[in-house]
This record gives sequence, structure tokens and C-alpha cells, in this order.
Amino acid sequence: MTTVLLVDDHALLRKGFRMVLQAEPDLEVVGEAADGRVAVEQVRALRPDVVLMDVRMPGGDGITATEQIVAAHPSTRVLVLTTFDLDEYAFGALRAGASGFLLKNAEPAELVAAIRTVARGDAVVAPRATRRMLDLMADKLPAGDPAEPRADDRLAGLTPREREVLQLMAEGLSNTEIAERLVLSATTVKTHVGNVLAKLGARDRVQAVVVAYQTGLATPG
Amino acid sequence: MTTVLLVDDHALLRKGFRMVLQAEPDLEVVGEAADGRVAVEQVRALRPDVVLMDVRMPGGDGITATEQIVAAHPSTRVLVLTTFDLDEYAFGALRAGASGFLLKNAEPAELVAAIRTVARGDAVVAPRATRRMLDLMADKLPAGDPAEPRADDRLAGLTPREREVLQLMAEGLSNTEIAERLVLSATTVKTHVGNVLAKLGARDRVQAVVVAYQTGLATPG
DNA sequence: GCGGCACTCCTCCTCCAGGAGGAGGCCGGC
DNA sequence: GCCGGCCTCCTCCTGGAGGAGGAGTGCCGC
Repeated sequence: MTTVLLVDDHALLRKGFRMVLQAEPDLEVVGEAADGRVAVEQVRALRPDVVLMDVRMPGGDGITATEQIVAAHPSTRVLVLTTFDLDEYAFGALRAGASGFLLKNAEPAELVAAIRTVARGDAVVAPRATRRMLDLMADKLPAGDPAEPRADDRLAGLTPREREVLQLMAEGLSNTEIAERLVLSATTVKTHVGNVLAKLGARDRVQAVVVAYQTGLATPG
Repeated sequence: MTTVLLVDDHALLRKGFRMVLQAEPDLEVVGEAADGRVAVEQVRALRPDVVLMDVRMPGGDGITATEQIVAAHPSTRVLVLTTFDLDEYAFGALRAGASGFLLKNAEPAELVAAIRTVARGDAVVAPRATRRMLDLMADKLPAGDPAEPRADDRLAGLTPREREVLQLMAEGLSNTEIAERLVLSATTVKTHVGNVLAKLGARDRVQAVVVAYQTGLATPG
């Protein structure tokens, strides 16, 4: 069950959201707030999983509210709602730690899906804005490969496939799950895992995962 | 009507995608290609609206293919498919001009929605990767506050002893070794480990170790 | 053509990890 | 005093992990 707090200065809009979310058995609206200041208090009291936050509000704007909420309750995800695409408000909210944002005129199904997405720790960005984000990022994208400038000698002996398997191990996947993900038999995965362990000098997969993190093959983010 | 070209070295996978897309009246698969070189030719000949492209292929990789397609036919949108979240392949594809990317194990409905999204000129990024993108962008954004370590409260419920045990797990130690290190019986360690797994919602110690790294309890250094 | 490597898949076997379901001792708060 | 949380230790049991030992494919270089 995912608990949701609605934050918007329009009571009618909150009403509408509540209606939409009531139809979902796994979502529960536990509270509402009309401005940012009240929102912060509500989060402290109710500990919702997700906060649906309008960024443009009179009396305590959504950005500083988002900042405070994220700082005080990192496990609470803030999903920001805007009227326009990617304006300075949306950027500000993302900087403040929001888990994503949607347009207010999004489809109900889209909204519901977005809430579930941020609830499980992922992020959401409205499609039209995603393009702008990608464009903005284009020149910022790692031209080399910051994720792996290392080429730590320990990974040198691994084949591409083995590296792939190790990466999935580092995500916490079991052999069976890795097999499904890579469309392989579980036996083959075990072979790869065995090779990885031997080459890394690891006794079990946990030690291999440690190496994956140390070398940067896997990143905590 | 949106026309689609499938590019993947696995015939079976193409078959699967074709099945999924056939069920959609507004989508039509007009061709297939098994490698990047053929894909470029196919695009020139068939002028599809959207190209569904696997980045990891033998013989002409998906990245250079994406580059060439986007350069020669700007109206053709390339949607990239990857096995992992945001790896070097995905970054490369986005740099090359792809309109977005999805994980291969995405839901059919997700895939179909993504095709329609890129067809109308918007972009799509897999939810899990969106978070990483936002994190990457965070410091790039104007007036960016340094992305605080954001004390993760997933460890909040853990007792000091449990935290200690988790830390040793993250070093790759077995239950027996942890017992020796902490001068405990192996049984006790198993109890602590069990509690840690339950509190973190982890299925096995590997997943717990992943959380340890994500929260900063353990560091790759 | 042939060896080497990467990738795939198999069986049999052992052992540890993890769940279920306990139990007792210690300490601090109400 | 009693309750609750934390730490300690136990048994029984199942499933998956990992080792040993092969085997077949395809690709590449010599």
C-alpha cells in the first residue's frame, strides 16, 4: 500500500486527484495541504510514501517545501506537478530533490503510473520535457566513460559476457533472474558466475559484488 | 499509422516484438535487421517513423548505426533497447541522437506507449534510468546545490549490532567469519542477518550488500 | 585446417544461506 | 514490577549456490 499526500492550493484539483487515486486499491490519500508550509508539517505527521506537489503556490512555494521534505524524510518521494513543460519551477524542484514531475493535464493513468514509479524509488519526467532534458544533457554526457575510467586490472581477465553477468549480480539478482534477463539457461549463468568467481579470486558472489563496486563496474547510484 | 523497423540480432526477439506490435492497429512493422549495417540500409529504403534498436549487436553496433540514421534521416526516431539501466551503451546512443531508451524486459504496454511517444517527437527514458539521469543532471543544473549525500533512512530501523553485521557482510565475509570477527556463535549471526534482510526488504545477503553500498554504510574504497 | 577462445548447456554433488519457531538474559521506561 | 527491545543461542528444514567434470557450437587467427 502506497500512501499519498496531496499538495495544491486549489481544493477542486485536490478533490479531482483524490477521486482518481481512490479507484486504485494500492494507493491511499492520507492527507492534503493547501500550501508548502502545511505540506511540510503534514509530511512530518503522516509520513506519506509519495507527495504530489504543485510547485506554484501562494504562501510557501513548492520548491522550498520539496527541499525541506527531502532533507528531513529521504524516503518520502516528491512528485512535482506543473502547468508548463520544463520551466524554472520544474528545474528548481528537481534540484531540490524531487523524484520527477508531470504536467497537470496528464492522463489519470499516467499520473497513477508515475506515483507507483516514484514510490519504488525510480524517477519520472513528462515525455515532452524528457526531450528537453536530453537536449540539455547532450553536451554534458560523459564523452569518455566516467562510469569506468578505471579498467581496474582485476576486471581485465573478464569477458564481456562475464562482465555483464557480474553487473547483474551486483544488482542483487539471483542466477535464475540473471538467466531470465539475459535469455539464457540457469546453467549457463552458473558457468559464467563460476568463471567470474575464479578470475576475481572471490569465494562467493558477495565477494564478487564487492569487487564490482570497488572497480566501479557497479555504482551505488 | 506509425511504421516501425526492428533491429536486433536475435530473430526470436524480433519475432516477439512483431507479435506485440501487430496487436496495435496504429503500428506497423515494415522491416527487420539483424545488425547495424543492415539497419542503416533498411532505414534508407523503408523510411520508417521509428527504429527499435538493440545497442549491443555483433557486426555493426547500434550506436554508430543510430548516429548514421539520425544524421541521414532526422525525421526517423530511434528508440534504443538495452539490457541494463544507464550503461555506456545507452549514453552513447543518447549522444548519437536517440530519442530515448527502454529496458528489454519492459512491459509490452510500456514499449507500445514509448513508440507512440517518440513517434510524435517526444523522448522516453526508462524509469530507473531517469533517476540516474536526474542525479547526473543535478549538479549541472544552474545554481545547483551540491547533491547532498541524502542520508538514506532505509538503515533507520537497524540496531547497532545489525548495522555492524551488515557492514561485515558488505566486506564479503561469510556468517562463520562474521561470527569469528565479532566473537559470537554462527547462529547468532544468522539471526542478525535474518533481521537485517527483513528490515531492508532484501531477499538475500547480496541485495542487503547492495543497499549497504547505496546508503553509504559501505564504501567501495 | 587447426588450435584457442568465448559462449552455451548438461549432471552430480556438497554445503551454506536463509526461514520457521523457538528460548533465555539484560536493561531502560512507564 | 512489568513490558518491550536488544542481544544471545538453539534445532529442523529447504533451496540455491558453487565446485567438478564434461560437451557442443561458432568465430578468429595462424
